[in-house]
Amino acid sequence: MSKENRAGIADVAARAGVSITTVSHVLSGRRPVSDKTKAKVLRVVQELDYRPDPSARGLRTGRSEAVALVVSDVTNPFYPQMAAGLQDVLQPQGFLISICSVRENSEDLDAALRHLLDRKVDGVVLASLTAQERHYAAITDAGASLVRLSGELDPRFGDIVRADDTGGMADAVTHVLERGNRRIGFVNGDPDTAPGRLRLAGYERALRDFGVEFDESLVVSGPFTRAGGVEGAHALLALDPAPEALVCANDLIAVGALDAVRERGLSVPRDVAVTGFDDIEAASLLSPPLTTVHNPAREIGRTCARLILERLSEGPAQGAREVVLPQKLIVREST
Amino acid sequence: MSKENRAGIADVAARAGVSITTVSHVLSGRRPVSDKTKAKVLRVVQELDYRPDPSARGLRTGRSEAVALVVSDVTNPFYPQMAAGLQDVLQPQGFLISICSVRENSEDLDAALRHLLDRKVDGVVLASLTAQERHYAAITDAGASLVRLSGELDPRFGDIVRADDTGGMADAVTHVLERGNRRIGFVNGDPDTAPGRLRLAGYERALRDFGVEFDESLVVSGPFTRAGGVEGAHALLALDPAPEALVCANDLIAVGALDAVRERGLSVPRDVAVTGFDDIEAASLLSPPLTTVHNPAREIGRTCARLILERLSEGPAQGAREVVLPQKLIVREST
DNA sequence: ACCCTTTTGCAATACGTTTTGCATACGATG
DNA sequence: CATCGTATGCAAAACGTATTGCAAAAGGGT
Repeated sequence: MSKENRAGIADVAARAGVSITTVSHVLSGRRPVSDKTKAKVLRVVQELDYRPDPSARGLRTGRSEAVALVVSDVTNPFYPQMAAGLQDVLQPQGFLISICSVRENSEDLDAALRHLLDRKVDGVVLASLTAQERHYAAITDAGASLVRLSGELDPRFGDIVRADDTGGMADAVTHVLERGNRRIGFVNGDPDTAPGRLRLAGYERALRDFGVEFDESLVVSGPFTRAGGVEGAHALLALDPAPEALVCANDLIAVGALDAVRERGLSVPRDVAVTGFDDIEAASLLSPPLTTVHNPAREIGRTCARLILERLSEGPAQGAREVVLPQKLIVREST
Repeated sequence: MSKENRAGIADVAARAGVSITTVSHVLSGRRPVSDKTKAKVLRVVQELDYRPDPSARGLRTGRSEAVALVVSDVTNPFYPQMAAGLQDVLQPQGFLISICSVRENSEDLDAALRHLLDRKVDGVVLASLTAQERHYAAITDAGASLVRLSGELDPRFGDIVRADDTGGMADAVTHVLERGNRRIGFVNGDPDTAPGRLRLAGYERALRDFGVEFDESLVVSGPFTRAGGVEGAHALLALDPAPEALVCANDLIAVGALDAVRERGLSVPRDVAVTGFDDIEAASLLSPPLTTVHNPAREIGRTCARLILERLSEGPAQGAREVVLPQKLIVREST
C-alpha cells in the first residue's frame, strides 16, 4: 500500500542534475561519460535504488537478461545440477534462469521455444534429445544464443558442451585393470544411443591402451535399466571362465549387476568388481558404495553459461565451439 | 534472416477489418464482442500467428504471465519434482516458470525477490526456510500472489501448502504394527526441526491408536544423515530385548539403519523391519528396496499452481488457506 | 585567442500493448 | 417510430526505457 511510486530514469536524472540521456549512457556505457558525472549518477542510482524496468527495457531493446534451460525431464537429477551451474555464473550477472521441461516430442518443444523467444530470452541451453534443425534455427533466428548438449557441431547453430563419456569410461576400465583384473565384462545400454556408443568406445580404448585383447563375447547390450543390468550381468557371469569385473554403462545397470552378483551368491568386490557411470545419488548409498564416473553436470552448466555470456558480449559472428569436459572417476568400495 | 517482421495487433486489426480496440477486447474479453467478429478476429490471429508481445503487455499491465519458484537448493530432488507439478498446471496456461535457487541467507533471498518482482512475476512459490516476514511482505506488496511451503498461516501472507508428515509417519508405523511387530524403535533426526517434530508425533499417534504403550527408550535422535542412522540403529539394536522394527525419520537415516543391521549380522526384513521417509531415488534401488513414505512433491507443485491461479483470477481479497496433502506409504521389501 | 576533443543536453521517436470516454452504428423490442 | 441495449470505432494517453543526430558547452593544448 505504499504510495510512492518507484523511481524512474527521469527521477534519477533530475536528482543528479543531468539529462536522461546521460543517465542512460552511464548505465549502458554506450557513450563516454566523465568520471565525475558518472560517479554522481551512480550515487543517485544507489540512493533511489533505481533499477530499470525490465519490461520497458525489453520492449525497447529486444532483450531480457534471461536465459532458458530447456530439458526433457526436470526430474532427471542431472538437469537441476546443470541449472545450479547456470545460476553460479548467471545469477551474479543479473540474469534470470527459467527452466522449461518438455516431453520428448517436437510439438512441445515448438511451443516452449515460441514462448521463450516471445519473451526475448537472450540465450537457450537446449538439452532436449529430440531437438531438430528447425528448433536450432528458430532460436538463432530470433537472435538468441544457443548452446546444445548434443548433436553435431554446426557453425550456424551455436556451441556445444558435453562431457567426455569415452574418456570417463576409459578411466573406469583402466582403474579396474590396474586392480589386476584382465577379464572384464561390459554391460552396455542401448548401443544405438550416443552414450552407449561413446562409453563402449572408452571400454575398447582402455583395453587397447593397456594391451589387453578385446573379446567380443564379454560385451552385452540391453536397456539402460536395472532389469537390463540384471540380465546382462547374469549372461556374463555364466561364462566360463567368468569375468573378474563388470563395467556397466550406467549406474542403474550397475545396480542390476549388483543384484545379479548377489543372486549368484558371490560378493562384491571380492569375487567380482562392479563399476557404474553417472554417479546418481543412490550410488554412494548402495552397499557396497559404487565406484562410478561422475558427470560434471554443474561444471557443464557453468560452461554453458560462460559461452552464452561470451556470445552476448562479442556479438553473433563467430564460429561454433565444442567444449568437452572431463568426467571424474569416483572410486568407492565396489572395486 | 527473414525480412518480414512479426505481426502486431495493428496488422491483425487491419486484416480482420476491425479496430485495434476490438482485437484487444476479443483477446482480453473485457468488453462484449459479437460472436461473428470474435470468430473473424480469432481466425486472423491464427493466420498471422499473432501473439502479443510480453514486454509491451508487461509494461502496460504490470504483469508477466510468469511464476517463480524460489528454493534453497535446486539440487534437492524434491524441488524439481515440485517444479514439474507447477509446470503441469501452469505451462498449459501460458505461464513461464522460473526457478531461483538461493543460499539460505536473507541477503540472497532479498536480491532474488527484487529481481523477480522487478520482472513483475505474477506469483511466487516460496520454499526457502529462512524467509521472514519482510520477504512475504515484499511479495504481496508488489502485488504478486504468494504460496509458501512452511511457516505460520497469516491472512496477509498468502496460502500454505504442505504434506502431512504426521499422518504419513503414522501410516508407516501402523503398517509395521499390522505386520505383527510391537516393539518398534524410532530413529529420529533433529527433533527441533519441523519434520522431526511432526514425524515423531505421527509415531506416537499410531502407537496410541493401536493401543501400544509408548516407550521413551525406543526413541533416539540424531542428524538426518546416514551416519546418524547407523548410530541410532546400533543404539536401539543393542537393547534387550531388541526392537523388531526400526522406523526412521528419513531415508538417509534408514540407509544407515540398514548398514547397522547388516553389521550386526542380522537380516532385513527377517530379523528386523526398516522403514524410511521421503522416498528418495535410492530407496527403490537399495537391497532390500526400502518401504518408505512418498512425499507428494509433484502434487504439492500442482496445488501451489492452482492456488496461484485462483488468486490471480479472483483478485487479491481473500483469506489465507492451508492445504495439507496426504503422504503416501510405499510398501517395498524392507518390512 | 584558437582549434580540437571530449562531454553533455535536447527533443523526438520508437518499442507494442492496454485502456478509456465518448460517439456511432446496429438490431431488436415495445 | 421511438427507444434501448449491445457492438464497435476513434483517438489518445499511458507504460519506462534506449537511441540518435545535432548542437552547445566545457576543457586542454598550442
